[in-house]
Amino acid sequence: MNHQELAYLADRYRTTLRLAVYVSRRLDGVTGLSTTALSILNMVAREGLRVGVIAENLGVRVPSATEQVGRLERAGLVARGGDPADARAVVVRRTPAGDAAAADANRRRNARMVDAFGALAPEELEALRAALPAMDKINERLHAATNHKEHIA
Amino acid sequence: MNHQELAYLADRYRTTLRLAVYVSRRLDGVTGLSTTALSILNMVAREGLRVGVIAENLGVRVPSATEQVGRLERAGLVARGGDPADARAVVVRRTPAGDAAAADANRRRNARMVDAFGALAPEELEALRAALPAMDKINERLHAATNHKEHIA
DNA sequence: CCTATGTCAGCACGACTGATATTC
DNA sequence: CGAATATCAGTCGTGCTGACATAG
Repeated sequence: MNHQELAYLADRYRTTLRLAVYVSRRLDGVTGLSTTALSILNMVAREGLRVGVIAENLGVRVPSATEQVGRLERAGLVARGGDPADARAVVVRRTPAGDAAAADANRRRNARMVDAFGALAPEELEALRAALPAMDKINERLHAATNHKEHIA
Repeated sequence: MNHQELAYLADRYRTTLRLAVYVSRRLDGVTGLSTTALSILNMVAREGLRVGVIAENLGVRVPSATEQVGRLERAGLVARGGDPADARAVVVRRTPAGDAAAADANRRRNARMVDAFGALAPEELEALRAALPAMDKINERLHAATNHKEHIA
């Protein structure tokens, strides 16, 4: 693929992603949980994660993660705990209510998505599945490239 | 693909999209234009579009589009004009400065994306290209399914 | 008179930076 | 004492609903 084709593909992909963002936002309305909140619930299964790790996984700064965790805590879906090995750390764990809420939200959102898959031919579904590893790599690469701007500048 | 495989694919795809959202946000920092602002600039080439159409294309409500247009207008990148055929309508057109800003932002963002493509093997790039039509169909389908909730309820 | 279009006002959410405890 | 972890305070961007003026 030459450079011009790559640039075209970049443009096409950007456009598609933008629309997907809005669609993703619409999915939020289906459940009471935002995409971000559900992501946190999904990553902090019972074993628990530190706030900093949550922020890193989400791709946001630590204070943003703190606020999300606070919101989930107020809703009774997670609990904050200390790390015996490091008193600075805060470990976030899911409560039983959080387990239930996460399972329900995942089920509903997946159902919506599966319904949307109904618009696709079998080979299109296969194409989608085949593209996921590439998309993940792009996500990683762009995340790494832009995450530490201030450290460079 | 059976139902279980579809549900798994739905989950995988949702996760990938969520990460892409954060990546997209990071791209905003590269230029002075947000993804939304650039989308508007790209769709209102010289001929001009009505605010309602912009909202529809973006997948947002009209007041949200109004605000974005106002912001772009204050920045001197678009101009509001009237429609001779319908005095209620407001037609948004790009200014020469808007042309330049859009071209620059597109160039920068595409360059970033092409750089990220460097992480991919040729067959992965091909897989990405092959999946775009499917993703577009999913976007349309989910948009249609969730856009008019209130009219049904 | 009713509908359509756009704007305004007010609200909510979620990100960010900068400043601060607290602990390693 | 300097670095790391999390939180708090304040700000900004961007979406939404509801109310409104104006025009078809």
